[in-house]
Amino acid sequence: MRYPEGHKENVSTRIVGAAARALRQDGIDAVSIPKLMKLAGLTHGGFYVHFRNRDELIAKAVAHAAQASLLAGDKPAAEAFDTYLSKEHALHPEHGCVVAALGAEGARQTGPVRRAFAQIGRSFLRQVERRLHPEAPKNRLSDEALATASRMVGAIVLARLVHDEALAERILVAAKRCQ
Amino acid sequence: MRYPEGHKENVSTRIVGAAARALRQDGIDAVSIPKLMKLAGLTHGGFYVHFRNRDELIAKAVAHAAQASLLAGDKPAAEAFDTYLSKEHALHPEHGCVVAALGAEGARQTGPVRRAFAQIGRSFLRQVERRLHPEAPKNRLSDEALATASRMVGAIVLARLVHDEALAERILVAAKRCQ
DNA sequence: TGTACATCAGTGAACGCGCGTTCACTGATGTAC
DNA sequence: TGTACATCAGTGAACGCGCGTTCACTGATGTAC
Repeated sequence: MRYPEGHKENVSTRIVGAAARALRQDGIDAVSIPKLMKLAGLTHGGFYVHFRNRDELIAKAVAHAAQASLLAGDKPAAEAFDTYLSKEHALHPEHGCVVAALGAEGARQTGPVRRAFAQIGRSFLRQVERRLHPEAPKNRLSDEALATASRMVGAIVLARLVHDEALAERILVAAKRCQ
Repeated sequence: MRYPEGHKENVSTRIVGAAARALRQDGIDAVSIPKLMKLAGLTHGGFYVHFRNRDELIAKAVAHAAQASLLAGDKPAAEAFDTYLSKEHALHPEHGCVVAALGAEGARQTGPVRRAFAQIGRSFLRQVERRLHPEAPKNRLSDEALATASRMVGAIVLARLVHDEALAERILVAAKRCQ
C-alpha cells in the first residue's frame, strides 16, 4: 500500500480532533469541510474517503469532544468541579465542555447529530451524579446532580457571555460556593 | 406619501419581531435575509431600506427578544421562576429566554452583536437579583443571584438537550426545588 | 527479475445552491407653480 | 384645476462568495505471473 499501516485511521482521527476543537470554538455552522481539511493538511476532496458526509463527521466530533470531558478521569470530585468552574474553562471553549459550548445548538440539530447531542447531555448528567454520589446505584440521577449540572453549565455560559472578566470570575465562584 | 404614517416603523418592527423569533428557534446563522423578508411579506431587496446590514438587524432582534423576557413585569418572584423553569419554556425557545437559547452562540459573535449579547447577559443577572432581593441596592449582584441565574439557564439548556420528556421535566423540577 | 495490473488515499476542477449586498427601476403619493 | 417634478418604500436581476458534494484522475505501493 501507498501509506503505512494505520495511516487512514490516523488521518481520520486527526480530522475528527480538529473538528472537535473548531466546533467548540466557532460553533457548528462555522466548521466547513474545506477549512477543516486545510487544517489537517489535505484538500477538501479527500474528506469523503473518511466520512460519508458532513453530518457523520459532526456527530463523531461531538462524541469525541465529549469523551475528553473535564469530568472524566478519577480526580476527586471537588477538584473536578473546580476545574469545570475555572477561568481557564470559561476562556477556552475549544478544550472544554461540549454541553456548555454547544448545548443550545445541539438541541436544534436533526438526525445523527441530534442523537449524539442527546446522548452527551445524558452522559454529562451521569458524570455529575457519579461525582456527587460515587457509591449510589448506577442509572439513578439525584435531584442534586440535576441541579448541580444545570448550575455548572449555566455558569460557564453566563461567564462567557457577560464579556466582563471580573463578573465572569464572580459567577464562577458563586456557582462553586453553593455546591 | 405612498404609505400611511408610521408604516415604515411598523414594517421595521415586524421584521425585527420575526427575526427575534427565528433566531431563538433556529439559531443565529439560520436567519437569512431572504427568508425573513418573505416571512414579513416583502422581497429581500427592501431589507436595506430598514437596516444598514444583517448585523444591525441581529443586534436589534436580540435586544428585542430580551425585552419581552420571562422575568420582566411585576409577577411575584416564585411565579416568575416557575414560568422560567416550565416545560412550556423548554419546548418553545422561540418565545423564551434569549440567554438560554443563544447564550453560547452570543459569546462567539463580534462587533455590535457581541455587545448586544453582553448587555443582555448582564441585564438577565440584574433581573434575577431584583427578583431575589427586591429591596437591595441597585447594581449589586449577590452570589445567590449569580448561582440561581446559572442554574436557570443551565436547566433550560439541559432540558432541551437530553431529548427525553420525563428527564427534562425532572431537571426543571430539580432546578426549582433548590431555590 | 521484470512486467502488467489492482488498490486506494488523496487531488483539484466542477456542479448547483443560498447567502449578503448593490442597484436601476417602479409606482403611488405629495408638492410647486 | 392641471402639469411637472420630488419623494421613497419596495422590487427583482445581478454580483461575487463559500459551501457540500461529485468525479475523473494521480501516483505510490502491492500482487500475479
